[in-house]
Amino acid sequence: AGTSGMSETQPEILQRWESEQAELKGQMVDSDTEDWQRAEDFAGLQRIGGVDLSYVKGDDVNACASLVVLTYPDLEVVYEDCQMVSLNAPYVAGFLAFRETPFLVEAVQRLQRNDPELMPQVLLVDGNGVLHHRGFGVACHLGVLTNLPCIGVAKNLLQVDGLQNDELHKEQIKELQKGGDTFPLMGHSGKVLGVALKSCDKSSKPIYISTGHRISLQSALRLIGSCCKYRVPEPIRQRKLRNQDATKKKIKL
DNA sequence: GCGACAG
DNA sequence: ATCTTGTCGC
Repeated sequence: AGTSGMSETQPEILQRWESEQAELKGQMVDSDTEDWQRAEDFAGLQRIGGVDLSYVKGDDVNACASLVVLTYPDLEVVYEDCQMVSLNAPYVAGFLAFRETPFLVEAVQRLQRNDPELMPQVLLVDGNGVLHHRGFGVACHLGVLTNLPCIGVAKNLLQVDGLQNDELHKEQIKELQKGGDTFPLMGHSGKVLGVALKSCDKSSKPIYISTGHRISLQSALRLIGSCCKYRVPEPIRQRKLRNQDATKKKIKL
């Protein structure tokens, strides 16, 4: 037992993070909780948000946190917020939420203060939801903290519960014919953790969708499918474009 | 030593 | 995540 109350060792930090994830996981809801989620045409859905951080190569401290809100179904940007922040947690696979979530929550709170009428009814998050080592990725984490419906959208497969980016997986990808085609991601546990989605006709590489909070996988998939002009869903793509632009401008000052 | 590794 | 050049296609 160490006597150092000041500095935590790396294993101690990961252990603390794990227990925090377990605690928050108890509050996660992985099914539809809003009326619009059940409507065939998402009637009542008016605003979709996208959040993420943009990093600077060679800089472990500075990043830009951004939140973008688009109208639905027109997908026009009605709100954007970019804020430079100071990172205070490293990137560890499986613990992405501890690096990014604090700043994303702040962005949502800023919106609540300044333009509450623009609060999105669902949030798209870079990264995974329940498709995660302990079934609680960044999309679940942010969902519980903000109580907003959240969807995890990852561009790479997180190999968990027996899921692998192996030859079989690559074969399944090749069988995807056109935009909207999917195949389920079932782990060894037998549970469907998410779906691989060919998000547009042109992309050969799928995106990986999983439930974050207060939405079902079926609704999440339908929604993502309806806002993909390109491979990356429009709310996240717009967020990325604006975020990178802001990061470059601000880093030069 | 080798493979894995959301962002 | 981020860096880079050209190349191919519409």
